[in-house]
Amino acid sequence: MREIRAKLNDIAKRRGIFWNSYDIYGGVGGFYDYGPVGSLMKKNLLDIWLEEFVYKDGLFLIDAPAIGPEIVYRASGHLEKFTDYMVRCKSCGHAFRTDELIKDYVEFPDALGPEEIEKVIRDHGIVCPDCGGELGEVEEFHLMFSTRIGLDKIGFLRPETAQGIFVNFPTLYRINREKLPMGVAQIGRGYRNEISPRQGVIRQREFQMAEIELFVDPEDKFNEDMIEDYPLPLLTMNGENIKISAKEAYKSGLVDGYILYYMVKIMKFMERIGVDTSKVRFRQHHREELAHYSKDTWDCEVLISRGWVEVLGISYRGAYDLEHHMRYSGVDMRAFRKFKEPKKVRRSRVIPRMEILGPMFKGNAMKIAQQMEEMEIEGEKKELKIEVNGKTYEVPSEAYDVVDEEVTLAGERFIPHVVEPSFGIDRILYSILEHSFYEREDSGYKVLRIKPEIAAIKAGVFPLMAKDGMDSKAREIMKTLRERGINAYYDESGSIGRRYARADEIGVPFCITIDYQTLKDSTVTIRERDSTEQKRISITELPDMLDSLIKGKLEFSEI
RNA sequence: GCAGGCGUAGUGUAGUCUGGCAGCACAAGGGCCUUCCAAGCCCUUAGCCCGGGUUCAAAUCCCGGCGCCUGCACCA
Repeated sequence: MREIRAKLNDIAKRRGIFWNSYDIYGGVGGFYDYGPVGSLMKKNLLDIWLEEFVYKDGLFLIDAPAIGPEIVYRASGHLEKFTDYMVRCKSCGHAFRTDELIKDYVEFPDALGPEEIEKVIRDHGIVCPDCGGELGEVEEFHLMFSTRIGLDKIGFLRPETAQGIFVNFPTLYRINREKLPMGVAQIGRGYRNEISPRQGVIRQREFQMAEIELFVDPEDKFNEDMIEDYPLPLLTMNGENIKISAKEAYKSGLVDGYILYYMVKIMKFMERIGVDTSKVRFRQHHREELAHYSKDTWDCEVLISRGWVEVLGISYRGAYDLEHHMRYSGVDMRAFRKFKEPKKVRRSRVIPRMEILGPMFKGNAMKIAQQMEEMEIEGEKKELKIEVNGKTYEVPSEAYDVVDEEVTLAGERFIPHVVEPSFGIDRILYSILEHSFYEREDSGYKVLRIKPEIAAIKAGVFPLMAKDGMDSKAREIMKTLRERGINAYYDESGSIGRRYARADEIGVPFCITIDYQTLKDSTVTIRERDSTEQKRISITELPDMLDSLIKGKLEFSEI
């Protein structure tokens, strides 16, 4: 199994798919460059992603910055959850997460700062669980890269692109003319300062993401017709491996409707881009491994040489993110849901008496009054506790009146729920590479059997020999193809077989060869990568035919 | 981050123990030959991970760093 990785890495570096970054300085772990071939493959993959997930479903696409101010990641919960406190044993050197060490002594280990944690360790005489040695100082470890915005503002590099969408919800909701469901996609890089990223392109510190946030009204009934009948390989929370049709999975309530909708789309996407769908499954997260924002998550895993690897996740994030941004920013992140019939409601409304509040709270009076107006008072008037900017103010009962009134409500406000399919593009591309790699049985030559749509270069144009005008004819044909928008290249070096082999290694699906017959009757041979079969066609029909072959509208066997 | 192993042309490796001109194969570039799947012949390019130390002399020994692999821990 490691062999395929070694062979692939060899081709990747030699032929320009990817390699470890900053090579001349010894390389830096967790960072990879895509070369001339790999970049085009990734670009083609992202184009198909856009087509399948954005254009076909009419989603929005946005492009937000990678750097965000501290408050955004405080609100999202990443700052807290992505920071671990660790201690290292002074004698054996093993590292431990402090929350694990102190959880038996403290009720909320996550709530403590480094000094408090150290105190707990000292007070309870906690020692190294492995060797009993003395523990060192508490160290903080951030999984987020931090930087500086301007002179002294702290900024973080996004660990996911999602927050760039959430913070824009009110604007996007308006642009969508206040309708749900609303899907917003974003393609961008995410950054995580992994402690030891040692799985090649599978675990990078800077990686390509493509994410969708689907905002839905949790009270809307899911439209069952959206789910196509498609067999899905599921690995449930209980460890059960089942093959179940999407419709059945919906009826049994095993998986949320929207998540199922995406599962089916993802299976078809995998098929189109050339991931072996017999090596794909959806694995449900256990409750304890759910991310801090998620209620239910299904990972899409692909079987490669390293075992089952998560290439994307579909999370049910509920109202978590919008709720938090609403609380931290004070901006209303809610959507409006109209009642079928307007409702008449009796309610008691608070009317603040500004002449009392004004002198009492000065500049904060307006904000306090605003909050009071949203409160429901039942029974006796009493002192109110109002929180503004993190401070609590006590408002005496004489500072407001309560009026009973009957109002007609057209609808209500609510925080939309979010379903998030989040794609790790690098991992998907790597899966494609592993699944399409093979060695020819007779010769042992290496071939990347990647889909023509994904292939970086679509056609090689070779003169049988670089003489007698075959070379200039070949250059001419290459130029025609390039002008037609087909990425072609010319190669005259070495024997024809060698050139085919070079093309096979980077997955060039079609090779055009110009021979002596071409000079007589203007026909060329076209060779298909996987079968190595050749057919003879006229130069005039070549560009159209190649275009159809690449787009999958024409099979090579049909020529 | 810890422990162990490893790091030599683009790639794969020999040489390291026992310090003394860095070698081989493939790939790549040029030429000859060649009428369709890495053929052959000639030529060429190109390397000791980085830094320090020991030594007359370091790829080789020592120290530090970086990177890769395996395990632990961490992570999805």
